[in-house]
Amino acid sequence: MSAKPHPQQNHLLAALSPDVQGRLFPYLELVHLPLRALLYESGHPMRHVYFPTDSIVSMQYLMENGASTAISVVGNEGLLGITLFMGGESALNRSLVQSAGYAYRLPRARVKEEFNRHGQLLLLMLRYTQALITQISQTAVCNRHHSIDQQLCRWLLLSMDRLSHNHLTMTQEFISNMLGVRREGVTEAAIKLQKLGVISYSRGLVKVLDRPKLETLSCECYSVVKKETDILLHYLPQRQVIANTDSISTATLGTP
Amino acid sequence: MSAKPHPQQNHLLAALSPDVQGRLFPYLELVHLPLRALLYESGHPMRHVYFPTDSIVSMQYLMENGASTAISVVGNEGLLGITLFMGGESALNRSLVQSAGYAYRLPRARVKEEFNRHGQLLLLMLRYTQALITQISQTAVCNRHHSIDQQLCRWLLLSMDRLSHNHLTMTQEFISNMLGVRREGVTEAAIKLQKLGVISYSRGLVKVLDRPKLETLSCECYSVVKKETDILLHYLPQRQVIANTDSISTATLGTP
DNA sequence: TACCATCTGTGCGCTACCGTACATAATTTG
DNA sequence: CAAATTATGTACGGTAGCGCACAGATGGTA
Repeated sequence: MSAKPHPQQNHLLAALSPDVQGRLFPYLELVHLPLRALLYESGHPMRHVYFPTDSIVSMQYLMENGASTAISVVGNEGLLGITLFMGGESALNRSLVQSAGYAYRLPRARVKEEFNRHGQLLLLMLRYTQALITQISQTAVCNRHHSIDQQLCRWLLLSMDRLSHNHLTMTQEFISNMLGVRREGVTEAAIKLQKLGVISYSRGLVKVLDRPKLETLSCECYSVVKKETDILLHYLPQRQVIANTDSISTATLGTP
Repeated sequence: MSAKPHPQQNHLLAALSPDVQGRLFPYLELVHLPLRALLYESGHPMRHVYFPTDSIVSMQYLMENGASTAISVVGNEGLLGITLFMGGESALNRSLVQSAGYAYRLPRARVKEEFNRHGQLLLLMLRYTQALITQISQTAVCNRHHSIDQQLCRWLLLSMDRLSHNHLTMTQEFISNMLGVRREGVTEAAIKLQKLGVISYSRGLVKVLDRPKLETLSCECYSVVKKETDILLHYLPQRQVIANTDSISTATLGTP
């Protein structure tokens, strides 16, 4: 469609210092991620870590009875494959492309090598893992306490934040799989939002017309995750990085 | 009550090699954790990492309206305070003692120093973090798809696994707060289990009478988490540790 | 022993969501 | 352009869990 994406479009890659970038970028491989592609399948070995530039990937759990639920959403603010550096070799849940686009990927061995240097990439990845844990936790809370209406708002907002435009391409059926609810439930929630003039929805194309209102209609879960993610990944200089000995360079991770 | 607990009762501490233990153990401080004590409160700074020996602590999220939901359960298989080494300084959710007992704790600075050596403790902590993520994810799934009956079973099993006896001390009110459901819902579920002869329950004392049956009544969520946790934390030698360069000693983390 | 706080059990109307079935609309395909 | 496919809308009975109100039961304590 448009120009070839640049690695720096991924916030984590962009936050690395020039020398680390110089070391890693030659090994980055640009891959196109078509809608509904699977980056990882539960139980299968993981060969790469993915850094989305303009794609969105969701991690989802597949239950024994075939039902699925999205555990988290990952876009250009993050990466996929944390299991690899947390000490696992195979995927625990599957990762499915929710919005087509591109990602850069790095082979497992390269990630580990860089990881073992105990440098910026390690810190960044851990920090992102923290943000991810927050998101997963909040999903758990949301699943317990909030209505489908609210969860749809949360989902739309989380997805929108990871795109540069105000529309999403996903059917109600697809969203229902992500939220782990009935498709009809999504239909009803979507109708309400349309009647309120917040979105328009037609055959898989959601346009957000009134984002502020969408935020007020969402539960607290969206803003909690958003705030924490922003703090962890953008305002790094204000926060004490874990390294406080000279075994790690004290370079802070600059905002892109 | 009984003898003073030993650090080795915590599986993570026990898995460290003698030299790492020699370096860390002098800084361990034994603390008693009375029922309902708070190790961390949301938003407050975190000063220590805790390694439970015979206590159980649950991480829980407190919602704006005051309702709460447990996100995970931690006992002697794990540790509390992962946020500290993931790059945060203050707690995101609170950690509440669910079963009184003891824990060893290590000051923040000491953890970070050890962490920066990039040795065993780092690997262990990451591995545990992975197990924790699995547990949190599964909580999200369970909250969406399973009945209170099933969730009560899951909760009892998760708690039992972290104790050396077959009874738990917690009121139905307390469990309802953990599961994020009505107390009456827990009462009804508990009655069913009693009628089936699986547990006895009286004024805050749950005795598990038929554990195998309890497992069959639970949803898949329990066994998924259990299995994954066991793999990650016990059968380490079979698995490739992340370190595959010589910057890390290749010592595997022996089973205790 | 009598009282009181705490814990557990029960009942009832209400609502959100589910399962199912089917209807209509928009797009693709032959 | 007709037919098939896909996406969305609607309807309806069933039910799990909720909020609320209150009734026993149990165990500590004055």
